[in-house]
Amino acid sequence: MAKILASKNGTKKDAITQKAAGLFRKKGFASTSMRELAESIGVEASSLYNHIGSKNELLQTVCFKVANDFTVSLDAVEKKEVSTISKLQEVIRFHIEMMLNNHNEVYVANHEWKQLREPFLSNFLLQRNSYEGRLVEIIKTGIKKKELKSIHPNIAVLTILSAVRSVEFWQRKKNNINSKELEINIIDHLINGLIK
Amino acid sequence: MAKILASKNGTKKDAITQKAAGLFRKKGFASTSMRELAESIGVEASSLYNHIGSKNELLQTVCFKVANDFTVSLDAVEKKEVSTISKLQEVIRFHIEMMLNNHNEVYVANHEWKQLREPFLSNFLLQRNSYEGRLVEIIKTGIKKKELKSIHPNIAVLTILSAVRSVEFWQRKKNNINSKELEINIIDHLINGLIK
DNA sequence: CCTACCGATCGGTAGG
DNA sequence: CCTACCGATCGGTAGG
Repeated sequence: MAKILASKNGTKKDAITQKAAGLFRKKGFASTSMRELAESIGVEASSLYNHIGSKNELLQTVCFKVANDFTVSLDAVEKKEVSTISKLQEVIRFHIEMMLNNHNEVYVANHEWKQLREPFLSNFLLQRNSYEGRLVEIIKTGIKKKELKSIHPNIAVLTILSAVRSVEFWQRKKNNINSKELEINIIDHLINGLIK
Repeated sequence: MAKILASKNGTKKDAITQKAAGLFRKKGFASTSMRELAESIGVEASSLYNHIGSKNELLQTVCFKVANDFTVSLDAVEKKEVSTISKLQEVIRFHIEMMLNNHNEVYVANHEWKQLREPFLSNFLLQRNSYEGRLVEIIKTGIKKKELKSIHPNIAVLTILSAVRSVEFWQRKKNNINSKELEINIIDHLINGLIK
């Protein structure tokens, strides 16, 4: 009866995926039923299958879209001939903006990737490990050039990647997040610390 | 047939809860069935209900045990008459050690609390907000005393609480984590930054 | 502790 | 896009 509204510039599949990301974030992938998803769109559950292959495919679409965005962004950062600090600032800024602009999708990629089926699960972890490894290299270079002090590169990368997720908490809180202030504070904290 | 082995110093309920925490972490709460949990213990699913009330109750037990541990620890920190930096170091250290020593439980409390039923869900969030608020106060005091530079206290707290979760990633990686090295690096990063 | 079982709900398909 | 439906699995209970 009610047709699925294609989101502007998108297919019906895109519209379904977007709704799915919102529900997966709010309730978790396993706790979201296809009937709920259908209802939130205004059709019967069986109608969804004219546009998508399976529930798990929706999760795959979300997770790999996010992973790809981060990879593309890091490609660009690596090519720039700027200081290590600048590169790290840019990486952190990109993470923060991704979380603010694609809240549902990034959250789902961060929290629900475990529900991916093989071979997608392995593929996703491979991409993530690669991303982390490239950040480790940036930090190692920075240490060699004396731009950074001598810290443990792997620990620093995981600390940064975790810290940046604090943005998740701001969506649930104060309505009006000043994203510039968030960025400045987090970047300054992670690079300069809390003293002086 | 096979009796549930009571863990040393614990009831059968404790043994079940511990197994549940491991499965909830590995697969997620919603994706773990009571039949799986029973099988991992070596009994039939129905036998579990002689020791526990419901699946959700297992989650409640895990989440509130963790929340309580953090609250008790913060109580002690607040009472100490030491510098703000020392207090923050102690808080960070406690988080890291909790994640290393009670990996499954802390992970579940961090990732699966959304599956809590009311009124437990509201209660859990209340406790978490209170914990965060008390950390904010510590930081505000530190700024007032010029022990910390003038940063946004709420952002700093969420950054610290998120950063500390990087420890999660170390369980899945290198087998032998040197916990002291982890602690020193993360604390130094969050307090002194990456430079000099 | 087990066997036997219940009602509900799940993802997905057939067929139009 | 819908109706009608399937087999599987779920959390949990009855009764011993």
